[in-house]
Amino acid sequence: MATEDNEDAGRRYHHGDLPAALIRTSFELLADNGLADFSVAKVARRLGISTAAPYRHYSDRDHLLAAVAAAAARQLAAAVRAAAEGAGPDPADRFGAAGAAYVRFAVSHGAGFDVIYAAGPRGLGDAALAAAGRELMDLLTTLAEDTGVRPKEDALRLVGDLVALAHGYATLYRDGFFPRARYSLDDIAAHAARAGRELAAGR
Amino acid sequence: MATEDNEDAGRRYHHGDLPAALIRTSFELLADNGLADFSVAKVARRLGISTAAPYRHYSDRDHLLAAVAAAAARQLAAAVRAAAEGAGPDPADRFGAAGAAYVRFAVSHGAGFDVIYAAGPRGLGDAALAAAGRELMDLLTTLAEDTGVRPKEDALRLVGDLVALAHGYATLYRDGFFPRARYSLDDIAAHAARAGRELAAGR
DNA sequence: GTCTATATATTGATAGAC
DNA sequence: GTCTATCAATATATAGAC
Repeated sequence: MATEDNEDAGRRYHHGDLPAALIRTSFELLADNGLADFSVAKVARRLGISTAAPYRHYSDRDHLLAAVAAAAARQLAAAVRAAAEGAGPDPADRFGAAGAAYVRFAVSHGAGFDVIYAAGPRGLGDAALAAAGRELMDLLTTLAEDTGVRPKEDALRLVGDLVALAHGYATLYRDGFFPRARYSLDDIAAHAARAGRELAAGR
Repeated sequence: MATEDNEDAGRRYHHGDLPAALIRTSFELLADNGLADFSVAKVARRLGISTAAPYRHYSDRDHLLAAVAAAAARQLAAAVRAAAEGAGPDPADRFGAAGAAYVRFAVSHGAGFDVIYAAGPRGLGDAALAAAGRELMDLLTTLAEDTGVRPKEDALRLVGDLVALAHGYATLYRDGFFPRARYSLDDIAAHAARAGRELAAGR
């Protein structure tokens, strides 16, 4: 008889792995309402646990967000890598595809560089978060260098351009600046891909 | 003997034009802390008035923000227009300068499209705000068309690219993604100008 | 038109029972 | 490890005195 056998209808007591569940549910909350609306209390309510329970596993809000941010950075890097690999052999196409992948991820998960580099969590000096962020930036830098841009300083500028472009498209889309009635997520991802490709090709 | 003759040391009672002072002080608060940290109570405290006073002039938080957003849109349009005019005869240079002006304004005032097109205030259907936002977009569209991009649909795509790029640079800079130690506001404004110029020239 | 005082909600976080 | 109960902040907004 497992611990899950209780027929209490929505009132669960046991969660097997609450730390992991907190990360998952935090992601859901970010996807629905964005970082501005994030709160530990909401996460707890969504999980059906008390508002005190999360603090047994994450000492405060920023530590929870740091764990969420590190997971987001890893997933985002994987999505960018997969998009670049699936975009064919042209380095500019691959670079543009990376931008589109960022837009898709940031819009659908509500978590982009604003979450990954948020001031509060970053101030904690979490090593896992720092490493995940660095890995993501290294990946983008490699994709920029593959387009043939030299010297390294110019490649970094190109990365900055792509990040700004994709982040801008993603946040403005989430905020409703690009009307949902006229633009689908596919549309703005395609915009970001095209513009990123042009930036890479225009050097 | 003017009403200002009272020596109550910081305890003022009279403000001549409180509605205007509320807008001014809201701007200061946005510049310091950004939209996420904005509150009617903080504005009131900064002005040295009670937290109830603002509600005599703006029925709620969103109506105050709508007035602030309309003023921001007008000032931003003026800044963009001035930057474009001061950028010389080349339409691509002028277009890039418009992006740089957006970055400077959004960073130093904490108010860009996120404030101007924020969901709450926009839901009010304020005519002045809608007109100010439209004027700003028309200005950017004209600058895009001046670069020779056709048809109109392509010009609108170019505007979307510039807005996303500039907004991304501005918000990421404010959020600390581009380290202040290595990038000045002038640096990222220059980045936005160059990238905007490249986007315009690359068509 | 501005103030004081208040009602109500939400949050982050803690103490102590179980 | 989770809960109940609670505190201190802070916010939006309103009522009524002046």
